[in-house]
Parts: sequence; structure tokens; C-alpha cells
Amino acid sequence: MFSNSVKYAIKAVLYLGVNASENQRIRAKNISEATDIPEAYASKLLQELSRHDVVSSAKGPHGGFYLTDKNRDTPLFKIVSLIDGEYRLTSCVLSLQKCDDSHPCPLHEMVGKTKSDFLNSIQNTTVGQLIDDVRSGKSYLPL
Amino acid sequence: MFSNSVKYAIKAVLYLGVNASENQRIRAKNISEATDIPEAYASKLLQELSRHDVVSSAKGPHGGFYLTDKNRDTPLFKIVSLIDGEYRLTSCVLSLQKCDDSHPCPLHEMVGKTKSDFLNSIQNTTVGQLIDDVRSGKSYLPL
DNA sequence: TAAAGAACATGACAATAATCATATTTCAGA
DNA sequence: TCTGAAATATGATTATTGTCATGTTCTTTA
Repeated sequence: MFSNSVKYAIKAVLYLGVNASENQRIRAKNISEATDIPEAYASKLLQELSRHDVVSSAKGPHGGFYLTDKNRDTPLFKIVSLIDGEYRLTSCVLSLQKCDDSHPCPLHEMVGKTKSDFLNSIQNTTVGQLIDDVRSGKSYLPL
Repeated sequence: MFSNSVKYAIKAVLYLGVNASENQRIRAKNISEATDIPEAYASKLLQELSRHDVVSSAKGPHGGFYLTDKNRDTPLFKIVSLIDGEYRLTSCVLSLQKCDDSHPCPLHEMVGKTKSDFLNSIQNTTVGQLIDDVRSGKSYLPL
């Protein structure tokens, strides 16, 4: 469903959202330890996320990553399409070129609802909402 | 959602179902051409499917692959889990070890319904049903 | 203003998935 | 019973994705 990279990215962002703040930044190394993402890989992903305004960062001593209020409004969809590409989410399940409602592939109808439900979910759910769920104890992040 | 291999496998099986019969077998080469799957790869997949009774085959001249009535009853789920492994379908979206209804990850609830809908679909839909849809013009296979 | 802590950029390496190639076995038909 | 057509088995190659390593730039603090 998601690539490994996307899973890592989401975990890292949520971890930041729960534990960091503008003046309590978290270094890539700590994120890596807490989330069990290989350090160098975490760095790379965080840089990509930072470049696209999904997370914020500050260099230098006491620098690190954190989320602003604006960052919290990021819909999950953005993270996923950023890393996996939108095509992966929206293309035909059988990768047929010519597949739409008027010329459906054999699986088109079967997965249609599932797919649009899923797309709606990740388009309408923001990082902030998920963070609030963790904070209020509705859901859990590793350890 | 599906790996490339699963997509190929489903396409090949459906093509067989629509175009082959017990005494009108189709060679891997023809399947490959009709479905745009690389020939050697198609062979390999068909062998795997044959070994697990998803398709039937006959060696020798006029040999090839085909579907029996029993083959038609195969649920899609079998093909998918055969090739991608069941784990990929059922594990936590974030690959968290400790994620279930009573200790949900942040995405658990969001994707829960999507996931179970999808699983139900592929468990309850058989190859034969999809073939009938193509035959009756309800859906289309490439070209 | 120098030193050190951190992100940032880039590219190399490794693991996995996808693709291809070769040799062997089976079977129908002449 | 021999020959060729096909599946089968196995392994090699390639491409993609995930992982790691190095060096550079920025920025705070003393």
C-alpha cells in the first residue's frame, strides 16, 4: 500500500509532531533512534520533507526538525505523493493504459470504492489530526 | 496496492479464462504477446500459478495453458497471497509490530475499513466472475 | 570571530524485485 | 520410436528501491 519510504516519512513526521516544537527541536539522530529508522535514511527523508515544507528545520547548535502550525495542516496525501509519486495512488490497479469508468478493466469496479475511499481519507486527514489522536491517547506511536 | 507480478498474473489468468479452453490451450508466448507481459516472465509466473492449481497446463505439441471449471473458482486472494505473500495484505500500514484494534497505530482507524473492504473483495471475487464480466461486455481486457 | 553543532547535498553501496536465458522433461504425432 | 513442440526447473542478469557514507554550508554561542 505504502512504500517503505512513505511509512518512514509518516512515522518521522508524527513523531516530530508529538515530541518537538518550534523551540524544542529534534535532531535527525534522535528521530532515528525513537522511530527505528536507519539514521542516514531518516536524514535523507527529513531533508526531502523539509524542502517541500512538510517539516521545518533549523541548522546549527540546538537546531533540528520541528513542525509549525502550518506544517500540521499538511494532508497525508502530500507526503505520500511527494515520495511515492501520485501515479502510484491513482493509476489503474492492473496498470492498464486505457481504463476508466466508461472502459473499465475487470477489477475497476471491485476496487473503485476502496480506492476512492482511501484517496479521500489521505486527502482529508492532516498530520495535525493524527498527532492530536496520539496526544489524546486514541492511537499510539512505537514505544 | 499490487506488485507488478500480481498484476501480470491476474492479467494472464483472465486472458486465459476468456480465450482458452481445455481443448484450445494457449502457449505462454501467445499470452505474453496478447497481454504485453515479457515472455520469459510470463512463463515463470504461469508455472508458479500452475504449480498451485490456479491454472492448468499440458506439455508437448498442442500443449499450453487453460482454465478448468475448478480453476475458475479461485478467489483473487489466492493469486495475490501466492505471489506477494499474505503478510503484505494484512500487516499494519506503518509496519508497526504492535498494532491492533486495542493498540492502534495513528493510521489504523483511517485505513481499517478500506483494508477490510479490500480483503473482502478479493476473498469473495473469483476469477470466473471477472471472466464472465469480460465476456458479457461489462469490463475490458487490454486490446 | 572562531569553533562546533547541526542540516544539507551528493553520490556510493546493498538488497530486493523484475526480467531474461538455458537446459531439462514431457508428450503428441508421424 | 523418433522428432519437435511445448511446459518445467533453475539460475543469471538487470533495474529499482532502500541504505549508507562523505563532505559542505549554515548558524549559534563563547
